[in-house]
Amino acid sequence: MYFTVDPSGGIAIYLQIVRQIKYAIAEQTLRSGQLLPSVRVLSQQLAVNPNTVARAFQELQADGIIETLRGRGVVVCKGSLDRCRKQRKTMIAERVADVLNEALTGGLDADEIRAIVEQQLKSIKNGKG
Amino acid sequence: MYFTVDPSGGIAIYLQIVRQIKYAIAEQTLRSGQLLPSVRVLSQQLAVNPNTVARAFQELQADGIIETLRGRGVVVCKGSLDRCRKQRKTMIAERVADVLNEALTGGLDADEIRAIVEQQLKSIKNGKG
Amino acid sequence: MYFTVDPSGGIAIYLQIVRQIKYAIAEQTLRSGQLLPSVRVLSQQLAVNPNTVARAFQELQADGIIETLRGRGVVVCKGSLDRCRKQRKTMIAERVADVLNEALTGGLDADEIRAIVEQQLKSIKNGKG
Amino acid sequence: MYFTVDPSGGIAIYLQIVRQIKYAIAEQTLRSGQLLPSVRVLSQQLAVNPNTVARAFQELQADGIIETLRGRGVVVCKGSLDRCRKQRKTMIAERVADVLNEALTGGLDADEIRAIVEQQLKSIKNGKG
DNA sequence: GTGGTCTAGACCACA
DNA sequence: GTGGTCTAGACCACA
Repeated sequence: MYFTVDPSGGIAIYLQIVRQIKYAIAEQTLRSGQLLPSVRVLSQQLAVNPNTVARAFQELQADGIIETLRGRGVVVCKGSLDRCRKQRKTMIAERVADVLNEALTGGLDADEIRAIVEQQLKSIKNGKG
Repeated sequence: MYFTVDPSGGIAIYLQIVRQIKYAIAEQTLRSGQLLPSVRVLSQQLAVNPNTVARAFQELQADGIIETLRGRGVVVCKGSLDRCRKQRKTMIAERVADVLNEALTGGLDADEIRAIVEQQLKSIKNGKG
Repeated sequence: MYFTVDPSGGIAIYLQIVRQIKYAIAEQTLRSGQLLPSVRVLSQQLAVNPNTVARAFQELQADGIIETLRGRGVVVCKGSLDRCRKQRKTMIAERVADVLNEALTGGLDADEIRAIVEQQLKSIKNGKG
Repeated sequence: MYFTVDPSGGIAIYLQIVRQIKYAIAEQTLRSGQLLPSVRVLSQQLAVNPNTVARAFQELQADGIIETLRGRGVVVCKGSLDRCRKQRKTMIAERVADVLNEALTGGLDADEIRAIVEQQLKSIKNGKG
């Protein structure tokens, strides 16, 4: 599980962490019952203050995704796989809609957008491969 | 020129305004030499504090996109059309890349993403038509 | 609206604030649409760190009781009166149940408990009158 | 002696244990000179870490309620019956006062409170019977 | 002025 | 070791 965070101010760091943990659960990189990396470990890994990670955990707990075992750590709740999968789909669709909306408003047409999508899909793939 | 702004906190409002003005210039809805709506007018139209609009204008001026003419208002600079077109493409491509990256990292594959893109393109078109 | 807070560690301060604000709404000391005292003011009044008050506001916002107006402050949401009245009743009944349970477990019988209740009701009334 | 503990975070677990032992002494379930269950046994019974029980014993010892006999275990001190009875009454009266205070501050009147008390007394009785 | 976020660092209860 | 809470204080976007 390798989380990364972009502190440049676009989106609050703790929300980025929330999202990535949800994705990791959706991906089954994190499974129900499994312990999450501790606040301290995760905060070091992300070069972020422990409070910021704790805040992310708070949110996830309020959302019923994770659960705290006193003194032992934080685990993924039972039904979280399904919920995270649904949320992931919604979150991504929303962001896609935003960007497309902006692109269309900004004067690009559907084909130009498709071209950008394909180009980016390719470059990301290559960046990885 | 009808700008809209989403105050929900994702992106700073003044940056949304900056972006939309650049788009308007790229689209030639705003042309070189043309007067922009005044801070006051635009702030009312967007239901936003005048300071926020002023902040956006500062940014655009620092970027050489617009220029203040004493006593007359704010106008689009000469070379802005080209610059805004380039920036628009870059900005959108960047955001598309971001979203796609997130979607891929989040465990969706290229086809799932294309499906979402098409679905959103359709729904946006319908929402408008 | 005079809130007080007991920092002795029994219950987290931010939860005490949450509770008192809910009570104030239930009492209509705070009404829908009304601005709450600002984080800074309230933190001074309670001799507590602003972050602690902010944390309480977070909780209330997550619970849909209050709403943030950017740059202006925090207001009570529309349906909050009813919700807070219900919650107040539940919260108090729970705490009463806890105490009674403890008292019964601790070896007091129902009449001894009633006696204590009446005695305290009287002494509180006198303390106030 | 059957202790129970509520780990939900309202009150520290070790304090709950302290209180229950005092109650057990007041009830003469535990008598002067009698051996308490060992830290190990009690921690298993309560599904709690031994350190937490040990911490409770520390408190009771500091308060002169119990005493460690080397090699034999922990016993109830001589004068503890009286002291625990007094403390029990005080503790319960205090907690009742707290709750009533909160209820009155929260806008309920004496009769509403009595109603809740009676309702809870009944439901607890039924829960047990 | 308003709230939101973040850092740095402390102390606590619990395992 | 674990997370929870709190303080002190900074910077940001917004009104």
